Amino acid sequence: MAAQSSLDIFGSIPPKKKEIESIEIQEAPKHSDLTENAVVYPDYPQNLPPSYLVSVGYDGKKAVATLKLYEPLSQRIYFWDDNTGHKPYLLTSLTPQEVEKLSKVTQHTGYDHVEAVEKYDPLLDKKVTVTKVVAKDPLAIGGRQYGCLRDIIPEEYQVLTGIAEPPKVWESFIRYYQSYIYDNDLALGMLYEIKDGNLVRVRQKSSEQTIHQILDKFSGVNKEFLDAVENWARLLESPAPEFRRVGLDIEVASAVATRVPDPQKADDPVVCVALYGSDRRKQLFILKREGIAEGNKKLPTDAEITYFEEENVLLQKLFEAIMEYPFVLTFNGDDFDLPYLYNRAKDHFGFKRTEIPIEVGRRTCSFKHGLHIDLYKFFFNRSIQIYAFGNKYRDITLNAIGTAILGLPKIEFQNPIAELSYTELAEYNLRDSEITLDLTAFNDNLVMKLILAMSRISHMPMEDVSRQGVSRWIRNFLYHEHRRRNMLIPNMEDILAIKGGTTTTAMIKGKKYKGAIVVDPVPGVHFNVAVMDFASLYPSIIKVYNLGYQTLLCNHEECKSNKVPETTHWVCTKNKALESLLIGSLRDLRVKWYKQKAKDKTLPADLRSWYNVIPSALKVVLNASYGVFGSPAFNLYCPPVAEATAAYGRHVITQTINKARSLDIEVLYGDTDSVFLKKPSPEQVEILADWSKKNMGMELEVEKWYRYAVFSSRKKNYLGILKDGGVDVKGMTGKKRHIPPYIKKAFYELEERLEQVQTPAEFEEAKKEIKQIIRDKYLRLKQRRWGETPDELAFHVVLGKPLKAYTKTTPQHVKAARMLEKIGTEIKVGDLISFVKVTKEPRVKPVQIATNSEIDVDKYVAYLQSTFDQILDALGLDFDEIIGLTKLFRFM
DNA sequence: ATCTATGGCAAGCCGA
DNA sequence: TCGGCTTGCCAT
Repeated sequence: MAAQSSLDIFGSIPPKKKEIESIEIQEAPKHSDLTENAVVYPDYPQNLPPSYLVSVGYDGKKAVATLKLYEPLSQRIYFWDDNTGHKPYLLTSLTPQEVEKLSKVTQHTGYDHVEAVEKYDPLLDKKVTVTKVVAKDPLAIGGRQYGCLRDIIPEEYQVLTGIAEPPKVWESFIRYYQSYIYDNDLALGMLYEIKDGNLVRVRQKSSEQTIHQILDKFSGVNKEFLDAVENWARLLESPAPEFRRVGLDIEVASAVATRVPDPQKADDPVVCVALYGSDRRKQLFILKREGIAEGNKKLPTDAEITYFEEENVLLQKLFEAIMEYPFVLTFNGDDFDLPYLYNRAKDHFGFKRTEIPIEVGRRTCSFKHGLHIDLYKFFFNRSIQIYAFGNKYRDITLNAIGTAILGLPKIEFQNPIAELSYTELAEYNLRDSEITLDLTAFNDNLVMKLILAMSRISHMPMEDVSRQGVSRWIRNFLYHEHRRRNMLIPNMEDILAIKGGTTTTAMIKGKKYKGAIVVDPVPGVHFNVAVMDFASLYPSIIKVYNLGYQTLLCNHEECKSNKVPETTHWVCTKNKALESLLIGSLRDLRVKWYKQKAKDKTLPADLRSWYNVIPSALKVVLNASYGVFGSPAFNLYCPPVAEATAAYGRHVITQTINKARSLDIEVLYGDTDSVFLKKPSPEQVEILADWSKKNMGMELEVEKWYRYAVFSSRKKNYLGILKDGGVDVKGMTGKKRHIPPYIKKAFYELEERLEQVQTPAEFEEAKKEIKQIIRDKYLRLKQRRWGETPDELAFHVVLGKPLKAYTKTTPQHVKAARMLEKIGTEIKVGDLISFVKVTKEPRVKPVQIATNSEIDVDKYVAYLQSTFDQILDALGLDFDEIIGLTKLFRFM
């Protein structure tokens, strides 16, 4: 929770310069050369050496669950179909006899049979007998097209009996392949063998040894917790394979330059396709067209370039080439490249479904032969954005992410695609496919490993993990554990009916409950500051205080006295909550093992790289593990759990602050999980940490020492100079992304100067120079010397909603966006709007069409002032005085 | 087209 | 003119 360096997963990224020489042109193949049916059918081996289970799906034709296994030596995907006869089902509170009386159920084409099963109901804390209604295929359970059993059962029962209260139906919204994974306790991303047609889990000797070492660190904890740690450790200690894969990108020449090609219609030709392999093989498929010039762009000598006279041949050859790769990467392939290729091949060239390796779903596209990972969805994920990549990229575009992470921008050109020369188009196309591949390859294949690790944690196929958010990940491992323990998975409304709402009042209007405490800072400059924080505060609280939907407001009288501070909630003292167990053990594993391992420089390179990935993956999951309980999008939504977590958080930090004060330590500031202590002695720090562990079971540690810290009276707004150099700047306007570069740079100069200061005595000299910096920036503004164009003065604000949705107010960036729209620019949600402040109404203008003479200089001076005031207050300086002096000088 | 939470600041809009 | 509200960005 504390702002640890979220960039720790970035190593140095080697710059890529390509050898550029001549083009090799192969002869265009003829359509008659191709075989009738180019798609090679997958293998279903009876025996298979250890292979990674990467995907589980459902084959509608065969009506079985079907698995994809990646064999790391041949680097191929093999298939295995279920041979256990597992079938889809739902659970209901009706008895088997009652269900059998429902004719619409028993006569449903998908109905198979009913059976009574015993389950543990975690909400009632008792064993219950429920009825399992088994179906022949998943559509019978929850299909939309015809009536499905989960709807029919309650409807028909009510019609038949006239009873107002409908019978309960459980677990009917779980996707079938997920249910299959749970019931067979499958470990996605782990090694399996096929032996005589059967699927067998492989245990690796090497990781078993490490697991022993890990468990040694957990002496004294109870068996249940130790088992949970061991399960996680086994999943996370298994090494990652090399993923053979290819980046795919297509170019379509639209007849009308400004029109975005429609993947449903696929009316325009596919004129170029690039494949960029993890083996660095580069393939270009180019369509010959009338009147297109060769152009003079130099392509890499090792690029394999093929020109095609006929588009259908191009598509067929492309499909064959794609099938060589078990993993295919795209950027927005779900919504564009793959449906486009599919519809183009099918509707315009009469390909049969069996001749196209692509399967188009409602929201996603997949491959028959392997896996499709759409990186747009992965990088769109907010948690990935923030916790794995430290907010390094902001727009979710190939260009923005490629530039931010790889330093590899897209190639720019002026003309529409239809008018580019062959080589221009090919160069552009190839670069896109290269960026796509490299987004998964940089830093020793970090992204592939991250997806693999998340797949193991969540028990989800890699394809799903890359597309879905944290709430799905967390839901899935909790569901999995429910099934493993034969627990009934509750419906959300059942949880809410029993656990009700929240009892605290949020500070912010419209929020559901009260959150964290932020301590008022002590303004000024403070030397020698220790920042202590709780490692993973909220996950620790969930662990230590046994929080979960089962344990909050449980149905035992004797637990009611175990109150959560500041609330009327109580927590169970008899049973352990699953969330507490799973999140708690994962948290401990991160803190006690992976944090150290990430720092260990003696490990071999491949292991170090893996030990870099795992803490990032855990960070993403743990950071989200509290928030999901307060989100209705989470299937185990339980506001009291979120509320209790926050309440214990306030309790823990308040106690800590009180204890620090009783030890005569001045507390300068604190936010949620941290306390900033003025000049504490090493002994004081140790006493506080020991006290925390002993009295609250919470691990409090010194996270960093500041040589000095600067606070104004603002919360979430400070600057700290680290003992060993380096500056933390938090929340200051001068660092915010929307602020003009001119002001940002000025702020950066100030920051650099402050970093030099070692002692209080050195401050005086620094202050003089800071005044000089400010004077200089001020004068340059007044004298309009910021550059040839107003670019340096542009604000950059993201459009949070469609333009039409701004009805209550019209913020400045919206005004600018509307001006852009008027001159023919397409404006969408998420676009970054750049504008400057001008003197004439409406006071703003898009930077693209603004000139220097229009700039409202005084507005910028005011900005400069408010930005610097956040620091100057604490330094005892005054902006007006600083520039007032200047005025005097100029006057003289 | 999809979604972990609450707390806090700055700026600007807009109606009383 | 003032103060509440909207918006975006950030801290944790």
